[in-house]
Amino acid sequence: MSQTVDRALSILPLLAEGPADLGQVADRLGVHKSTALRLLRTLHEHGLVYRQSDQRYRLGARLFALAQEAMENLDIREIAHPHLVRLNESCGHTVHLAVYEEKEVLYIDKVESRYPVRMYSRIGKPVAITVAAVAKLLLADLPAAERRALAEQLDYPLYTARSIPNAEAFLKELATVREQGWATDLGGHEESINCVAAPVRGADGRVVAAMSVSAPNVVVTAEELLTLLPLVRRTADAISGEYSGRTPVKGTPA
Amino acid sequence: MSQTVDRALSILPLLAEGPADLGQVADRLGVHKSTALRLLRTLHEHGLVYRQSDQRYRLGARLFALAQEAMENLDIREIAHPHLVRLNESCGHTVHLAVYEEKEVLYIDKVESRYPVRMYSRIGKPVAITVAAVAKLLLADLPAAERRALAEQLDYPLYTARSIPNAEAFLKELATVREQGWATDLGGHEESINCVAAPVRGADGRVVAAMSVSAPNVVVTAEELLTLLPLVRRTADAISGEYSGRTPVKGTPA
DNA sequence: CTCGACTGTTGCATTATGTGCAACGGTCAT
DNA sequence: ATGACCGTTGCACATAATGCAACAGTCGAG
Repeated sequence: MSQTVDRALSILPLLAEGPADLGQVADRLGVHKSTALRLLRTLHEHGLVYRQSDQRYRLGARLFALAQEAMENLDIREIAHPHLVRLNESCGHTVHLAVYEEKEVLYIDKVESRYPVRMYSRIGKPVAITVAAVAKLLLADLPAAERRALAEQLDYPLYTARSIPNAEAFLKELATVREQGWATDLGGHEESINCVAAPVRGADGRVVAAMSVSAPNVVVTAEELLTLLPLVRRTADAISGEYSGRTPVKGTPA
Repeated sequence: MSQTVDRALSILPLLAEGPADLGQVADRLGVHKSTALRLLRTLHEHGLVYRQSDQRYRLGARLFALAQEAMENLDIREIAHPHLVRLNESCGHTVHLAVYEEKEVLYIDKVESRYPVRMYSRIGKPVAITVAAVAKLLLADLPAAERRALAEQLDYPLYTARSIPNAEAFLKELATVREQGWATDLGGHEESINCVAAPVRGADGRVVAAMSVSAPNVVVTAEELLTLLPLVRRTADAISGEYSGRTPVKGTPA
């Protein structure tokens, strides 16, 4: 809609791939060097872009700070956090909180396992959308048309033999998840890692977030992990209650 | 330099404070609603801004993804990570890696403590620059003029009784740190938490990053933590060697 | 149920604004 | 010393962003 801003913003994903010099940026934007220079300067003034010692540009520090701040201001996250911690204390495994936004699912909070073997994940990182238990819950709640459309434009990478292979299987799985109100991922992303997940709902019943407990096979079997399902669901419901204002928050008297 | 981009980017920190509607954005930018709308639309197309169900805008998911990607592409981080993990395995405490950029110090990597009592910190979050051990190392390496200028424009919050109170004390501390080549923070940020830190240097000897080991009093005393100093320094030196290309990286034959 | 106030949205004329060009200056390798 | 290369600046031109005013949709009050 706004050409100048559009061009400037296009620089960011470009730099995310790795540092680049002025010429490279200008080329990939299809503009004159001087134009690229001015755009980069403006980005630089706002701290979004950093000029390293070899004169090349890369993404800047303020980007991290912004992402941080934004995350900390998410109210679901704030409300959910103590519940996640408590859940982690009682079961010991890794606990995740995730939201759906613009065709992506991302982790917005995480409490690390107390066991030495941990799974790799990072707050802010997009989730493997076709297999993760939290993603299933979030997508299962989308309007049918949107869900179908999204399912069809997704890629279905075969992380493991148990990964969901195509749109058809995925939609079927989403229907099941939608029906039962919880989801699992049994080795669909990493061969040895299983997850159980439950939805957090807003006052209108829509799923606003999803939380999961993950653990590797070497710590507990899938069956053992499944015994945690009631606890996970209870925790998610507690968060839902607080988020939708049904449960009064202690320390905030009316 | 570029007015349009400048305005558009000014929206981001504004939204980081919390969601805002069109009118508020327009007001705070000092522009007409229609221009604010167009700017927001462009930001939206790039995924930097998200429109929540109540029509208000907040920062979008791609921001996180960008920050993530940028972080993972930092070569210091990539090189350092295995060393940090190894250090954590041998001492058990929280290990941090931080860099300086544009008057801020931020954590770019972290390995969590194996002890149940942990300190709060988050990757990407700006560090308490006046007290953190890693910050001291990074600032101590700045050119004298820049160091002095920065020290004088900083705030000196009194987190604890042992926090550094003013520019004068800070510059003196930086001089010491510069001299000795390592730094500590003994309860200057959180009363019960101590840190030992060492610098990572590039081929030219300049400090490119700093790493630290942190632990609460309840786990080890400050004296005990200090016995780890040689180990921390050796780890930092190992990273320096690899980063500056002196140590060949295994698996990457010449 | 109607009215009015408010917020977001669109089309358009004005001109401020961003653009490409060409020329300059510095750095590095030959 | 020389030339090629990259970043930088000033300027004339026209594109592209701006503010205006009018429209549409939503909500709450009377």
